[in-house]
Amino acid sequence: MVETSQLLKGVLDLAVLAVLRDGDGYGYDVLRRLRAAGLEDVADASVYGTLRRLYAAGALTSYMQPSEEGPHRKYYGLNQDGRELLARSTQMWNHFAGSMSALLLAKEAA
Amino acid sequence: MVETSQLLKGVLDLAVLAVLRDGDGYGYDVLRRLRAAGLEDVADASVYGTLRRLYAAGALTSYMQPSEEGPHRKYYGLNQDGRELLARSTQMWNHFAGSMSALLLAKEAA
DNA sequence: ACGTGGTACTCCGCATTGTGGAGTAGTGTG
DNA sequence: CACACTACTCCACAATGCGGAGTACCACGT
Repeated sequence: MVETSQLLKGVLDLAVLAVLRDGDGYGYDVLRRLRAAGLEDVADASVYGTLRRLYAAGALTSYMQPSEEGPHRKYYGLNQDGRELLARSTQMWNHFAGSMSALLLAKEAA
Repeated sequence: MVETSQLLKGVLDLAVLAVLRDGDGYGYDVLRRLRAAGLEDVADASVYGTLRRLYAAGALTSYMQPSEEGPHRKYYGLNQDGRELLARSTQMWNHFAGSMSALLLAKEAA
């Protein structure tokens, strides 16, 4: 009940877009950046799935790049659609998070 | 993609608990209070479902009360478990929302 | 008398999406 | 050679919000 996995619903898209705004990244890297940002409970499969979904939706570009420290890496980056989606989603999040925070504080204000 | 219906996942429990903290309420009333608080897109079925779920989980008390303006009303109220759940969930939300907000602001800070 | 609209709730099936587990594969280390 | 870390894929599952249909009660207008 009110687990992080449920809180993530819908917001993971936004988090991934935000991370990619700061530079192209591949799945494993995006995962590490999200966890470093405070989203410790994100599962790897969720990130890979989200990247695939956003790519299929036309919000991301994608290209392979070999690595010297392991397997190939599939890089993703924001395109114009992705940046617009990020902007719209950020607004929605701000409205939503603002409403929630106000709701949680209401008692103290009274 | 990043619709409010997805943002609500998991958070609706918290929103309903917060609304009930300010006084017992019945489904239709909780719905109106949530919408007044800024969560305009909440569907009625979601609220009724959430109330039933929280009650089944032992976080709410429930009692019927007749109304003079329509059908009977099923009131719900927080019990001790509900208040504790609300406290824990609020902490989780604060951590989560804080991380997200920081993530969304990261670029401006750089 | 009848339809309409607001109130109040229930049930059903669906769609979305995050997750765990298993599997594949490359690299470096003890 | 086993193990750990990197890197990704696929699958079946579970949770949950939603739309739609249905029930019912009340008040108001015509």
